[in-house]
Amino acid sequence: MIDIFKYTNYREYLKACYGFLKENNSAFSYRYFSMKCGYKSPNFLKLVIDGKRNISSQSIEKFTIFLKLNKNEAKYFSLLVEFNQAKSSAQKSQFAQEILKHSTFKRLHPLGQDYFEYYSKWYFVAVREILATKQKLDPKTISAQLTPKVSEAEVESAIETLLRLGLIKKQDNRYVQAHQLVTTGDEVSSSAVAQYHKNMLDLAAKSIDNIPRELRDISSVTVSLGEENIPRLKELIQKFRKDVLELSAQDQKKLNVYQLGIQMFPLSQCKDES
DNA sequence: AATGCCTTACGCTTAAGCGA
DNA sequence: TCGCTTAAGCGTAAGGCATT
Repeated sequence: MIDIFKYTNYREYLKACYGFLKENNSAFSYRYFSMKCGYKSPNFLKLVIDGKRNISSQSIEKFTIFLKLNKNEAKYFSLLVEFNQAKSSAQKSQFAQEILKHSTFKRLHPLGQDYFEYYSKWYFVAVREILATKQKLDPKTISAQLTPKVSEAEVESAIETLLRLGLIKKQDNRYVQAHQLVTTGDEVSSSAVAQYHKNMLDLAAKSIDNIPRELRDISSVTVSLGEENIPRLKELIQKFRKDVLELSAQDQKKLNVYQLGIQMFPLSQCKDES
């Protein structure tokens, strides 16, 4: 049978189960599944797999019984469903943390918790970036330099996590950036990215009051566009980000760490009816 | 009005049935 | 045994109704 703990998305897990059952038993079908579980709709499983239907807590039980999951697996399955179907990012993050705490998950994804922290806390990225400036740095000085204030203990903990993730390394008695690619990781850990963005937007808002005007640039434009120009707009944003990274890469006298955020979202919602 | 859950309908493939 | 017909079963799409 398929090992559920290899999955962080219950729909993908169900898809794998479907494939496995189908391969091993030609009589298995979406219809058979519905019949066994007491659904009158023959394609319910397919709709769920395709993400077109969510499942209720009652259905969770039907599924786990059909799949013959033991208590531990059923609990994990239930968490995956709740995580996947969570309405808000706060809910999502809560279920993500429960999944990360699950002992079997932990064994299979030892860095899951580390990735989650890296994604969710704004200063992890800042700490890593500050190490690229040409200064002698220890947790104490890093803590003193970061605004808003981050405690020495938090910096130390961040450094330990970054070391485990291979994002920094120790060299000549100081920490330097390691060019380990940040893999997108699993869906659960990366759900924390939403929290990261919220944190950063919050810092951006506060910077209006706390940071002198000459050290920041807060600006925006409001425009109207047709749908066909949205991909073009995204390209422009992407290119701009790339240019900024290039500028930083060529800078020989890095002194401070800056955050540059770009937001684009609709202020109106009108469907194209032409 | 939109969403979510479920049923009904459609068109295709496969397998069973049957006469020659 | 062969070849055709037909029914059953499949995946997918659309429809419908209650709830929000």
